Amino acid sequence: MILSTKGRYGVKAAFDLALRFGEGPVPLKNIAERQNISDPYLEQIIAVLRKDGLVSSVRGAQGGYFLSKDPKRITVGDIIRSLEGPLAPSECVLDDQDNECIRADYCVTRIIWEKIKESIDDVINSISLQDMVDDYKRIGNNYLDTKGEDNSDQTSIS
Amino acid sequence: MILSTKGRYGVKAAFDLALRFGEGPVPLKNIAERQNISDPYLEQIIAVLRKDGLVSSVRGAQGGYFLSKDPKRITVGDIIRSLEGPLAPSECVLDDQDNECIRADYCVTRIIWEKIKESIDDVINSISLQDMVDDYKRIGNNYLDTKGEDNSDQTSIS
DNA sequence: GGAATTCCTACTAAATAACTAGGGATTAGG
DNA sequence: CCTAATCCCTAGTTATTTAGTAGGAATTCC
Repeated sequence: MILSTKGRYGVKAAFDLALRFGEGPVPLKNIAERQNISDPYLEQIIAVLRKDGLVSSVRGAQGGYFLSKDPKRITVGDIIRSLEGPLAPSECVLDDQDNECIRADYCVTRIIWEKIKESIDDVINSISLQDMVDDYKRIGNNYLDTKGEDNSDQTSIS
Repeated sequence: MILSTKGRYGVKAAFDLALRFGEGPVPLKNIAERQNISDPYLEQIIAVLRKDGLVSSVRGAQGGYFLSKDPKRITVGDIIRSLEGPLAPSECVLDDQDNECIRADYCVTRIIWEKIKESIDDVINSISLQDMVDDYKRIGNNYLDTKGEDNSDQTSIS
């Protein structure tokens, strides 16, 4: 799997927050329940997003989390990179210069790794959280609107 | 890293064989030396490619490996899928139907995983081993033509 | 004050990655 | 037929990562 549960859960949690953007802080417990993730594990995940400035928090009772910016201005790539680091197929196409391999100019396989990386980045950078919300509303489903009264088979981890 | 060393070494080895396609069996030792991979580890990798019918072998002295098909007809995707399995970002977009998640129709994140998978597949399926050989010759380098006499700094793992 | 919440650190079991080790089977060439 | 070169196969090993769990301290609303 290219993405670990961290990245996948992170995107789901971010989407959950995007759906409720502007409605005040959302308790982690609610997100975890709706997205079917264990509370303390999601806690760790969301802590990373917070440190990277993507999510903000309010402590104490009635507290919770919310997106730091408008969902239009946060991409899926922002979330994934925060949690997984850059999605490079190989070390030699990471963005930092320390990983420049010696034969970069000559390396034939490197050309391929670069193409893969570019195509992934194109996809994840082009999708904002707002796009996900729009998709969700367009599809017209409401499986997350029912607040806990019908979570019988929320087994989809995706 | 999206690709493990298996996939990366596999592509390098396959490229090495493509460069020498039609010249008879190439001993694994030579490939390992040129590509800077440990012999027994490369052995395991190439065994998988052989089982998947991408590479053939001749046993005994003067034996070795060669591509089962013309390099034009083997893609980088064939090699990678053989060694790494399908490059899916998440379970729910694997090709086999067992992994269909229950809420597939509704799952918003799934749309993203599908787009990522498609874009990766597009890239790796569109590049043949012959394309790599052509690239290599076009660039005009020859760092692998010197048969072992100058392998001082072959540290590029890429 | 008490309940709800975030915040933080440490631990752990299982899986995976990236090899290494050792030897058996096969074949070309002398 | 002998020997060296080579493929073939199984098993072990070490380190890292993954996917959590455990427990409690700090903060804030009511």
